[in-house]
Formats: sequence, structure tokens, C-alpha cells
Amino acid sequence: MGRWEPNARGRLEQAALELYSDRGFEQTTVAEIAKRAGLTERTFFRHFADKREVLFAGGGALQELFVGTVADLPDSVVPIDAVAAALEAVAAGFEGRHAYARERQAVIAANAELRERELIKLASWSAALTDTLRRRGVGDPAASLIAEAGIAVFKVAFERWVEEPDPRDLVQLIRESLDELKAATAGKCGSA
Amino acid sequence: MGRWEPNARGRLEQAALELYSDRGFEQTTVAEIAKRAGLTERTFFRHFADKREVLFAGGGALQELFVGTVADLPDSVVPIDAVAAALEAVAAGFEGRHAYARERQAVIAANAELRERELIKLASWSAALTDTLRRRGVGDPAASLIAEAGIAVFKVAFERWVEEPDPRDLVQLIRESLDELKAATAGKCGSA
DNA sequence: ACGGTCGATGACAGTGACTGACATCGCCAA
DNA sequence: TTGGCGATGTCAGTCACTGTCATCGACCGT
Repeated sequence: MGRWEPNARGRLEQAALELYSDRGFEQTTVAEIAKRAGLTERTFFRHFADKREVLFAGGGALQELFVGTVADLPDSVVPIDAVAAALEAVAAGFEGRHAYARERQAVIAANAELRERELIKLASWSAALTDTLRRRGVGDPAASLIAEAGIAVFKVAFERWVEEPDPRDLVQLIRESLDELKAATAGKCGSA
Repeated sequence: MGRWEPNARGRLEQAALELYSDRGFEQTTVAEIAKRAGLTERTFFRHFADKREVLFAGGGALQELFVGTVADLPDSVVPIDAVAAALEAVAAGFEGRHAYARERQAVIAANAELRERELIKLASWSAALTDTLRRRGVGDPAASLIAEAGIAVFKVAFERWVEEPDPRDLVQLIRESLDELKAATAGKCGSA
């Protein structure tokens, strides 16, 4: 029970999600999380920059998948389609994790500070995507706008996916959302 | 010099911007802000929910202008055009405040926590806009997507406006950005 | 003028997030 | 065995933020 139990980081992540889910984010102290993981508060802060980050540290791999997908596509693919492909690749990464995503998202939705952190993570995706698009020769500000729009599509689709207890196909939700955005910016659909 | 100097709130806002601008956000304590404004730390927290909010409290009026503009437009106006009109109305509100906006934005850009707060404010605009669009009969998820895309247009245009020391016309920057987004997403309704 | 009410402020103690400095523990290589 | 080294523990300290109560200053009715 002493030091050197394996996977300290993972234990902290799991303990945090459980406590945030049970008592709420604000009602949970870092000391409690650490204790449940068999560690000390100081060690928590060696693994995670702050109390919120423990819920978001896993997102780094997704961002790499996301950007990598766009970068690997042939230049002949138009930007909006490249973004669509990347979104679908990320969506596929959530396969079979609906229950986990749902619990985590419920915790985040219940607290403003956690929503803030989530938004800045998505903004970081958007910035990385903007960069990748520029490298493909997309101009400014088109690159930023396509990236922001793409992230918006993901956000909306993901929200819908998580809302329902009965998991639909996230990839398809993303396709639908993108089509709706295309229609709306063309000024053709959705008006009263 | 005692109590009852007028405009305590405004003095706190100005003192905070000056100190954040000079020393940086993290290097400034709330006690210092309060002292410069001739008040105490406790009074600061009676006016602003936290150390960041002092930079964002003025945004409420803008959100009302923004949503109000959309709500007042005749239903015959297509959603994307209604959003464009609202963005331009807000842009007009920044007339002659370029120097202030520039200083404030520099402070925000220099600190991750402040960027987080800015993102959640924009997300709040987006949510309010989504609501207003729904009331105009726009369906889901089109309402969310148009709102998110509109905010993205504003974000990109505003960034460009603030970047340059020599102020261009924000309204025109917004028009250009919206056109770029339309071009990038151009396609038929329901296309793959 | 007087006393009373009320909102804004001050004073103070307390909690908890986060940090820096240093000691300690367990693994691995020389 | 021993020394290095990374991960952890311990402890003190700062600062954001909160609850509570006292105090001040303006306005109001008498």
C-alpha cells in the first residue's frame, strides 16, 4: 500500500471522475482525490497542472489523431472535406466509450470552470487545425474559419451523441451536422 | 478619501486593467487592485465574482445588443443574414474604442485563464443566439450551427481588427470573413 | 435636529488550490 | 554494495475566495 503502486496517474484520474460524479466538482477537494488514489495532494499536482486538468489530460492523443488525419490527406481533397474526414476519424475513436463519455460530459456540464477548460481544449484543436490547413496552402482567414466551423460541427454533434442514453452513430451525426451547416451558410434552408 | 467615493466599480476595472497590463495577470494580486482603487480586497469580490471577471463584466450590454438585433429583424430575413446584421451592430459598438480593445485583448491573450474566460463568454453569446434563432423557427441543430459559425466569424474578424495598430473597419472585416466562410462551405443542401 | 433604516464598505478569520524546498523511498546500473 | 535518479512524502507559505459581523454614510419620516 506504500509507494510504487503502478499507474498513479490513472488511479488519480479514476478517483477524480468518481468523486466529481458523486459529490460534484466544487464539493471535492484535491486531498480527497489523492487519498482515494493512495497518494498525497502534492503528488496530484505533480501529475496534473490543476484540479480541472485531471479530466482533460487524455485529450492530447485525440488532437494528434485529428491533426494527423488532415495532414495525411492528399492535397487534392478540398479543405472542408479534409476537416470532415478528420472529424470522422476522431468520432471513430469514441467507439464503445459512450458510457464513459456520457459520465464525463455530465460532470463537465455541471460546472462552469470545467466548461471553460473544455472550450479552451477545443480552441486548441481549432488552432492546430488552422495551422495544418495553412500548410496545405489554405489562405487566411479561410483557414481559421474552416477550422472553427469544423470544431463547431464536432461540438454540436458530440453534444447530441452524449445527450441520448441510447447511442446513435457519432460519425453519422457529424455528417448530418456538417450538411446542415453547409445548407445554412448557403442561405437555403432552416428559415421560417 | 474615505468611503463613498463614486464609481467604485469603474475604479476597480480601471485599476485592474492597468495592473494586468503592466505586471501581467498572475503577478497582480486582488489586494493590489483594491488598494489602487482605494478599496479593500473584500469589496472587490462584492463587485466581481472573481479576479478574471473584472475584465469581462462590461460584455453584458454587448450580448443584449447582439441578441436584440436578431430578435428585432423581420422573420423574412434568412438566419445567416440575421446573424450577419447582429455581428455588424456589435461591431459598430466598438467604434472609436480600438485602443482600449487592443490593450484589453493584449492582456487576455497573454494569459490562459483569461482566454478561457473569454471563450466561455463567447459561448454564452452563442447559446443566447441559438435560443433566439429557435424562436424564429429555425430547427435543430441548424440553430446551434449557425450561431457557432456566426460567433466564429466574429472571433476571426475581431482578432484581425485588434492585431493591427492601424484600425481598419471592423464591420467590413466581418463581411469579408462571412463571405470566406460561405465560400469554404459552399455546396448543395444535403450533399455528402 | 433626531433617531431609524438600509445599502455599501471594512475587518477578520477561515478554507482550499497551488507552489517551492527539502527529505525519503525504491529501482537500476556500475 | 553503493551511488545515482526519478517518484513520492512532508511542510510551510501565498493567494483566491467566502462567511460573518461591525461600521459608515446617506436618505426618510417625525
